[in-house]
Amino acid sequence: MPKRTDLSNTFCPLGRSAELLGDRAVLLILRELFFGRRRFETIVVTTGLGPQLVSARLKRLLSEGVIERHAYRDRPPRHEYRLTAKGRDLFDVLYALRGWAERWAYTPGETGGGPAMRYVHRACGADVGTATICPGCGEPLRYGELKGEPSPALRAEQAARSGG
Amino acid sequence: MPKRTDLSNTFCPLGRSAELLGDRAVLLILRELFFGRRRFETIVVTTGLGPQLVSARLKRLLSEGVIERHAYRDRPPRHEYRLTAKGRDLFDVLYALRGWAERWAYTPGETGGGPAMRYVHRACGADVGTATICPGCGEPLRYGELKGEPSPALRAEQAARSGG
DNA sequence: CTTGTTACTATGATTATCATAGTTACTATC
DNA sequence: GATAGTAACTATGATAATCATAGTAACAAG
Repeated sequence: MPKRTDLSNTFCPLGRSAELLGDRAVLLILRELFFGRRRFETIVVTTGLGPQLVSARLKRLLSEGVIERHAYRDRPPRHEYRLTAKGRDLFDVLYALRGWAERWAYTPGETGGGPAMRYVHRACGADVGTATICPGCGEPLRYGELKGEPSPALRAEQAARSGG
Repeated sequence: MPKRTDLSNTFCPLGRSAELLGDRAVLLILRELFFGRRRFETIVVTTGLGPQLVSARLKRLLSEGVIERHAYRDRPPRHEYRLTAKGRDLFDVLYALRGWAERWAYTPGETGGGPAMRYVHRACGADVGTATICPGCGEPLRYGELKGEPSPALRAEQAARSGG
């Protein structure tokens, strides 16, 4: 393609977000990082993306300050990728994307009644559904305060991806 | 490219969302629709995308049931695009993207102190900042209950785009 | 000294996106 | 009634991004 118009210098906040987050690979990589999967190979396998794409997107995320490289072994040099504060603040975005899909992207019965991914508020134990405020205690939900549990179908899919 | 892996049939809700919303053009088009700009040419001009891309993305959004075509004149046949309930429910996603950018995507002083886009809760008149619960009255914020006001810089940019 | 692990980069085919121009079907103005 | 304008697209050719597959580099373990 010709050089596509760069929207990162627009004054519109959504335009700026779209430039980074309007990308399938970026969203998938962020999902893995939020789940605590920090290593290159793990991300390649769990997302199903090619190593070249993952490499390119990690570089972009690094340059945007959303993630940072952290050495976990010196010889041979190995590092993992962690979300920065700026990255962790994307939780609301990912949570909203997940909530919308839970409400609209499944055919009735496809998930066996419940959500594809169940979230429980650690503080009070309530199933939060797709709410942004805990239906149990009324507190706003933040990253780290939720415990995610994949449905059996999702768990099976994840296992298949890791194994094959 | 080779046929990229389709993730819409994954059981992961974020994977399903990413397939549709992990796309810069889709996000930009949705922004315009949320602002009430419903016509093809308007969307082409305000997003800065080419007509072919806009056409392709509108078709995808139609087939996903996120928008619908509505005739507003018969001779010659003219139609506009409107968000469906499924589309309007994406408000949380767009609002989260906007909030993140407001907090992280501007250099200090770039917006002249305030946000690039100011939102006011119609019900109580409070400036909501980037909150999901109104800081004035404590109510959760929903689409239609907010009044958006672009900053002077953003307003100038929008005018330049429409004019040139 | 062969196999395994981790984190990549290189290659070539294929497809998406871009800018620009053209099309269709009318309405409004001169 | 001929010309210009508007709205909503489609067609064309160049360029860039993405994919699957394979290969590299640096070490550890057996």
